Amino acid sequence: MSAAGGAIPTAAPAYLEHLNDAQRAAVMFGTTGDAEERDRPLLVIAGAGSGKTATLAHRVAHLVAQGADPGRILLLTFSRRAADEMNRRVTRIVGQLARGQPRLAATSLTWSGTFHSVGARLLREFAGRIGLDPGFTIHDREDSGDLMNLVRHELGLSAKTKRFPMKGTCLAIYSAAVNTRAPLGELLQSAFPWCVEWEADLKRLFLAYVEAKQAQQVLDYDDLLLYWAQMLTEPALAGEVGARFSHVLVDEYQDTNRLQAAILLAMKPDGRGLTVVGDDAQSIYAFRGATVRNILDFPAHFDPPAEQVTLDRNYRSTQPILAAANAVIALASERFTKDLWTERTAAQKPRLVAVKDDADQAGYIVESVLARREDGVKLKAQAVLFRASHHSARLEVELTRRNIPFVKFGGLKFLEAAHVKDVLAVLRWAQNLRDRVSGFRAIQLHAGIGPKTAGRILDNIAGAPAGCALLAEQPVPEGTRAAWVAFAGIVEASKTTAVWPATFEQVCQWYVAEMPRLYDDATIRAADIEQLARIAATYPSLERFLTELTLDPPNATSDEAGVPLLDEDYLILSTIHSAKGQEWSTVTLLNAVDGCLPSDLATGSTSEIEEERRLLYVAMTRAKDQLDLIVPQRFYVSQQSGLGDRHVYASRTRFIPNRVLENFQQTSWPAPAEAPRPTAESRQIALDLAAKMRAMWR
DNA sequence: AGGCCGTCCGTTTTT
DNA sequence: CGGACGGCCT
Repeated sequence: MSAAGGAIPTAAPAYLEHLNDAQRAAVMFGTTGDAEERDRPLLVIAGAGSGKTATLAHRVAHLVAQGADPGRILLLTFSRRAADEMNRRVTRIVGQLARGQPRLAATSLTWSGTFHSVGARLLREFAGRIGLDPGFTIHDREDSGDLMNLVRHELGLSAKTKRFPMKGTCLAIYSAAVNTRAPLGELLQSAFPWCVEWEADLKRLFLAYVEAKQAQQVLDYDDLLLYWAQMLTEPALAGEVGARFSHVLVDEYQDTNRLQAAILLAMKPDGRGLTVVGDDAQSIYAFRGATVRNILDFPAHFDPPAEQVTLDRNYRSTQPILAAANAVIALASERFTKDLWTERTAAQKPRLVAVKDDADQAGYIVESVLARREDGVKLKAQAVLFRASHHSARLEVELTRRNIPFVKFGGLKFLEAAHVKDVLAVLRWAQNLRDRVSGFRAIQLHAGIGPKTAGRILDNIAGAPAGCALLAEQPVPEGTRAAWVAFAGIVEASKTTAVWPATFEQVCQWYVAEMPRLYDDATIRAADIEQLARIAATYPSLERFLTELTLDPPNATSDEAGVPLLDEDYLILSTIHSAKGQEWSTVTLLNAVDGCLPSDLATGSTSEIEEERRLLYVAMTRAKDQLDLIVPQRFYVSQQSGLGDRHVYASRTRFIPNRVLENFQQTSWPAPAEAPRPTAESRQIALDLAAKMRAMWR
């Protein structure tokens, strides 16, 4: 296009023609040769289903087409899945432009991923310059909890006469303090008021926790952001890291926290080359420290302020679904931006389906899912969403019973299974012998070795100069000597000679042999280990495997071990949080009742309630063609404190009050039974039969 | 070291 | 009600 005329394109290039005006403006902002524009950052407010991913992908592709080096573009996404999707699209769009331009032919983004994974990568690279061991281990939340617990005991905090907060609470406080950058005292006042009296001890605990992590060369999730941010407070390093990236684009900006915003601003202080995309109406991660202020305050951070483009045309849902979603979000106490509109007309309003209880809820779903499948809607195009993972328990049983395959996203993780953790502990320990949490677990897998021996071994290793500890010579009871030496050989070999994934296979082989002693159901669990082996084989090295598995765990479980084959059809079950960014032809929301949505654990403050309202909005806007909200009149509460009833009578969620009911069609299931109409004929037959019955005994 | 018993806790969403 | 953890016993 540019070849023939040679003119600066004032009109959009052909590959952007199918975008709408707002999308095109977002894609092209700062690339049209206007110098003043080029220096300004960009904020895109992208409503649900407004083609956000396409717009972002086109912007990246457009930047590349305009000459940007794809290796110098940083794309920060919320999940790995989103990063992969974006990469795929960018490659495809650029591929179409590549004819005659070999520079573009094999474009692939080298720097795309979550804040955490990009942080891990940068930290390994810069480790030497910030006093960090490049072989550091990354702890997931359970590991971090274990370490916190260890430290908590060492400080004697568990033995206090008055109950000290438990490890999970301690970690939650620590994490919130780091991510919101709030002083501990203030944080305790506002979010953990029952722990205020422990402020001094908590401070002591957190210091010891940080020291322990450092001694063991271990980073937790928060550290990946914290070290990154701290690294950038050194102006020389900030300049160097910032200069690496000509463009930084951030997706789902409404769900970033203050620490992430600080990282961004430290890399791009003047905002040049910075694009953030998000939707304040879909902010649902405040519990993780995210703050909607990041996106709201973004424009004013810069001088001149960031350009703002709003995408409010929805391409996903039918008009009645959108009308209902708009009506729900319109009741939010703080109204931020926009109403979505669409040209997809349809007659069917979203349905509010009243059912008797949990069992009927499952029954209704099975029936309607199968009916739609008969009409040609694949199971994969149908999703069932819920607020909390356990809400789908009853449905899962029913689906299994009826042989309907499903995959569940969110909730329990594959990695939390004890046997999977065992194998990972061995591998992590092999990679980093100073990691006490992993070592403690790995060492005790041996019969005859318990906490005492394990602790002694770990002390010896911690005391030895780095890399000099001889595993085979560690003091173990005589009876376990031979087994221990063999194990030590495997661990040493993993560190030095073995080639990935042979490392994994060796460890696996050893572990599978030990399993019958450790677990009664060893054979079932062995299947998971095989699954893990399959995953392991897809990574290039032990380090990459461990890092990426921790930062990006497989988050789906299905009714059968292992992920179903790709060509199989299966129903989608997902928490609303895990449904973010996705869409399905039909969406069914479970338990649209007060107590579930909003969760009765999240009604403490108005901001919590507002977040629950946005959750409902997110759930509703996932639907393309059909949306059912189920309202069980009675639901089962498994863990009601005190002597409360096990059944609770529920009412429709407060987020759908009477005044917005007109946007819904109210039905119930099963359909009210038709009144029995005894006709003369039917009575006749009954009499006949009765007579026959009597005749049998005559 | 490992098993057993009693207590007390908390209870959602996830990188 | 169930799971985790701590403490006690063998």
